[in-house]
Amino acid sequence: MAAKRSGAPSKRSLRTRPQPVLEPTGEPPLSRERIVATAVELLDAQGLDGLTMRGLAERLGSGVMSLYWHVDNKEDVFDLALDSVLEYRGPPQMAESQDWRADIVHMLEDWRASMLRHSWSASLLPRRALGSNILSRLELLSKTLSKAGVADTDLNVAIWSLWNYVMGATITRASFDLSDDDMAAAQQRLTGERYTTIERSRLLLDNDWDGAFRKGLDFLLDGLAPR
Amino acid sequence: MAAKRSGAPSKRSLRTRPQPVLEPTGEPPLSRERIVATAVELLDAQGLDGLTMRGLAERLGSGVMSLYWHVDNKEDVFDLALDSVLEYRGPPQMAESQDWRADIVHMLEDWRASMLRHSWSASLLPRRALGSNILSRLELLSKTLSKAGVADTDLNVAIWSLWNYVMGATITRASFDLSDDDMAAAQQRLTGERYTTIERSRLLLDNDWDGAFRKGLDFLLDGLAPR
DNA sequence: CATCGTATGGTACATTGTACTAGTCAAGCG
DNA sequence: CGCTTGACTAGTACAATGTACCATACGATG
Repeated sequence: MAAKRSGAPSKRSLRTRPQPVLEPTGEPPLSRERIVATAVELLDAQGLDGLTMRGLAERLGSGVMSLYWHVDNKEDVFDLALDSVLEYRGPPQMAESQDWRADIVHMLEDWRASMLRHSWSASLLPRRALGSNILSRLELLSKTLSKAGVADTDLNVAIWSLWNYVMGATITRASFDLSDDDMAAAQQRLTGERYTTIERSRLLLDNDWDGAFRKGLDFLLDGLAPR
Repeated sequence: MAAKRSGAPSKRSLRTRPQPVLEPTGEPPLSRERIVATAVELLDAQGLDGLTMRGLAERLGSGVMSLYWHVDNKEDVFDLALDSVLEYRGPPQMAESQDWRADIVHMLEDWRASMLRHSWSASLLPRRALGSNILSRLELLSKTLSKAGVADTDLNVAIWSLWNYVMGATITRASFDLSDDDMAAAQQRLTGERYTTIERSRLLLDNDWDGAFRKGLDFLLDGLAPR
């Protein structure tokens, strides 16, 4: 029997699989990768609540409990799905870029775009730990800022500021995306005397989210740029 | 019977209650307010998953289904609990402040503090609409920035930037708060060659969250300040 | 051949939100 | 006074869900 409740890793094999003669046709064997990929498909199609272990198993053509060999629990699936969606391939040109600001903007815009492509990921992020793809992005951010001349004492603050901004913007955008009726309800609350300013500025109706993200990011980078 | 599935409001009475002779002792009657207050207590004590309709009813000394007279569903409870926690009493001094920056910092720090006092609120925010307390804060922010001289064309971007920053910071902080083991796991992933920079800067171990929040906010305000 | 690790999956259970339904009580009206 | 109505409370029941427990199969190794 598999080791119950091991400490850190899951219970599945750590050695490489011994090639089970590769099945001729039919369903390929279960694997972490296949589970995660299918979970992402399901999440994209049905949203956060749409993902159930039963549904996942059905889509994989397997029994429900078989999943638990490869995965600790549903939370684990969420963790893996989230990180799998956040890979980053780097800025367009291969050579070292001269423009650190452009590099950062590119990476952060890609980050946001990746999450918005899978809107469930935004609701997931706040409560999970950092997967390797996220860490890679942070590492890149850190390197770039450091090379750009940001003082070491300001570095962590700068990184977290950018992180905060991107996360806040993405989460907000994703949640407003889902509920047009909530927007309408909120907008209706505005009419009256209490919220004149935001009503006049049409804060909630301005839907140039991409432009606003970019402009706000520029403001933030203005503040962060080494003087 | 009460009108099933009304459009906008819930099914509970909209007129004032006709004073049921006020019960001498025992449990006070159910009310939206009592339900929300108790829900907040439970959320504080047990976290997001700890709130169940059954638990809530038990704590209120009522039947489970009685709750549904005052509340549409569990989501509704979450909405109400969230907004109830975000009231803002304004900056310390009563007279008009000269220092718009201090006013904004005060409000935003209070916002963050309010949410961190109820850590479940951070996970709730991204996916819900804007309650009246949130709108009031946005209105205040808008007025202050406008009075400070931020151009109308930049106003919405400025507001959203600050919102994004605060939300990102708070959500991040709250989620890291919950899981020390996740932190440790992430930190362990760092050792190696891939993440040298963030390992060296001790990004994940720096726990002066309050200071970092304040400093990053200053950077952002530097960028936003009218030139 | 026996044993063991890898892997699959059926059954069963506790827990959840909430639909349905029946009830209580007070106010208003004939 | 009896009857109706509407505000409110609550028990029962159900469907959906995550997953513990158990039985099983199969290839490799002794």
